[in-house]
Amino acid sequence: MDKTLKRMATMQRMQVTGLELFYKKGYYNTSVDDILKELSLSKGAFYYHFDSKEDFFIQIIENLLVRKMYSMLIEPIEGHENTLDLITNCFEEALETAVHNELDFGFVLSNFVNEFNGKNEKIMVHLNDILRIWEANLVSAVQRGKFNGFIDRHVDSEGVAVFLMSSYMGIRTLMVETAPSARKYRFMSQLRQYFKSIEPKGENSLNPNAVFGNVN
Amino acid sequence: MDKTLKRMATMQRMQVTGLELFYKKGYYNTSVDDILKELSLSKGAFYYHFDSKEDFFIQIIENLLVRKMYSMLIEPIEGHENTLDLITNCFEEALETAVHNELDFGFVLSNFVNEFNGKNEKIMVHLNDILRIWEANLVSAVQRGKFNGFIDRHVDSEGVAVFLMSSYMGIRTLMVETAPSARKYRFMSQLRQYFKSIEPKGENSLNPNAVFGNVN
DNA sequence: ACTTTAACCGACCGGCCAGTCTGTAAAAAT
DNA sequence: ATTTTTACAGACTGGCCGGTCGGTTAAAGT
Repeated sequence: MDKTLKRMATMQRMQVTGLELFYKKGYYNTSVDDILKELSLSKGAFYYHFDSKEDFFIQIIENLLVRKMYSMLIEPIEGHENTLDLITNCFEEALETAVHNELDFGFVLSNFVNEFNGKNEKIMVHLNDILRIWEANLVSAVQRGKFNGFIDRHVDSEGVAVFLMSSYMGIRTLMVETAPSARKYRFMSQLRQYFKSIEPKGENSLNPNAVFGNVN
Repeated sequence: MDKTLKRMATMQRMQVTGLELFYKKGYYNTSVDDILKELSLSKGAFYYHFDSKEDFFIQIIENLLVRKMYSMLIEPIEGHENTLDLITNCFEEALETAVHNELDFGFVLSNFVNEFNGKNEKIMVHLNDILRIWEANLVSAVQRGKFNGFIDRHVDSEGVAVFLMSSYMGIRTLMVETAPSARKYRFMSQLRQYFKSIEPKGENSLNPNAVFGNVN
C-alpha cells in the first residue's frame, strides 16, 4: 500500500517533468539526466522504475497524454447540444491555453508526431492510436450533429473530422512563434465561416426534407 | 571560374543530400558524417566549405527551401485567374507529391518549424522569414481575388491566409502515417467547401454591388 | 534481532558526434 | 620551375548521453 504509493508518487513526478521537458526541448534533445537534475534524483532511481528512456516515454503517453487529450479535446464535444458550438468552444479553449504558453496537449501530440515520424515506429504506434481516437470521436460528433439537424446531412463526416484535425494542428504550429493571439482570433473566425457552410441549407436546398429545424 | 564551378558543384551536392537526410531523419538525428558517407566525402571537405552544421543548414534553407517554396506554393497562385481555383490546384499538386513521398517543401518547412521551435532561435529566424513570405503572398492573392470578384469582399484576407496555412501544414502532418491518399481527397473536398463559403454571395447578399460577375 | 526488499545513489562504460588539425595532391599563379 | 592556393582526406579530441552495476539506507517482514 504505502510502498506502492511511494513508488507511484516518484514515477508520477518523473513523468510530469519528463513530459514538460520533452515538450519544451524535444525528446531527443532532452537527456534522462536533464529530467533527473530537475528532480534531484539519480540514474539509479530512473532505471529502477523504467526499463529505458523509450519505455518511459510510452508510459508518459499512456498516463498523461491520453488522459489530457480526453479531457481537453474529446469529452468537451460529447454533449448533445449543437455540435458545431461544442467544437467551436472546445477549440477556443484549447487555443486559449496555447496563447498562455501552457501545455496544450493537442499540440504536444502534433509536435511528437512530427518528431518521431519515420524515426521511431514503436512510439508512433502509440501516437497514432491517440490520433485515431480523436478522429473517431470527431466523426461521431459530426454524425450526431447531422442526426440532430445541426449539420447538413450531405456532408462527409470523415472529411470534416480530417479537416478539423488538420487545421487545429496547423494553427498550433503557426501560433508558436508569431502573434499567437491574433492568429488564434483569425483562425477561429474562419473556422466559424467554414462551420456555417456545413450547416443545413434552408431555402435553396436541393432536398427540403433534410432539415427539420434547430431543436433545442 | 573553373574553381568556383567545382566549389559550387560540391556544395550543391552536399546541400541536396543534406536536405534529403535532414528531412527524412531530422536535423538533430542526422550527423554530418551520415551526409558525408552518402557522398563519399570527408569531414575535411565539409568544414572546408561550411563553418558549422548550423551554418550548413541555414544555407540549405536559403538556397533550396526558399526557392522550392516559391516554385511550389507561391508562383502557382500569382496569376489573375480565379484565385480560389489557383490555390486549389496548387494545394492539390503539392499534396499529390506528398502522397508519393517525394519532398514536399511546404511540409518540410512545417516539419522544421516543429523541430527547431524553442530550441534554435537562429534557425527559427530564417524559417519564420519563409512563413511570412508565404503568408504575405496568400494575403495578396486573396485581395486580388476580392478585387476581381472571385471572393466576397467582406472576408478577412489575413484570416483566410492563416486558415489556409494552418490547414495545409496540419494535413501534411496527418498524411504522413495513415492513408495519405484518402486523407488528401477528404481534405481537398472540405477545402472546396470552405472556399464556396467565401465566394461572393449572389442573391441574398446584403450589398448587391459587391459582385460584378466572373470576368475571364 | 535478523533478514529481506524497495528505493535510490553515483561512478563508470561505450558509443556517437561536432568540430579540429595535420597532411597532401593537383591545379593555378607567378 | 617554384610557390601558392584549392579541395579535399582522415585521424583525433572532448563532451554528451543512454544504460549498467555495485553499493547504501531505511523500512517491512518474520
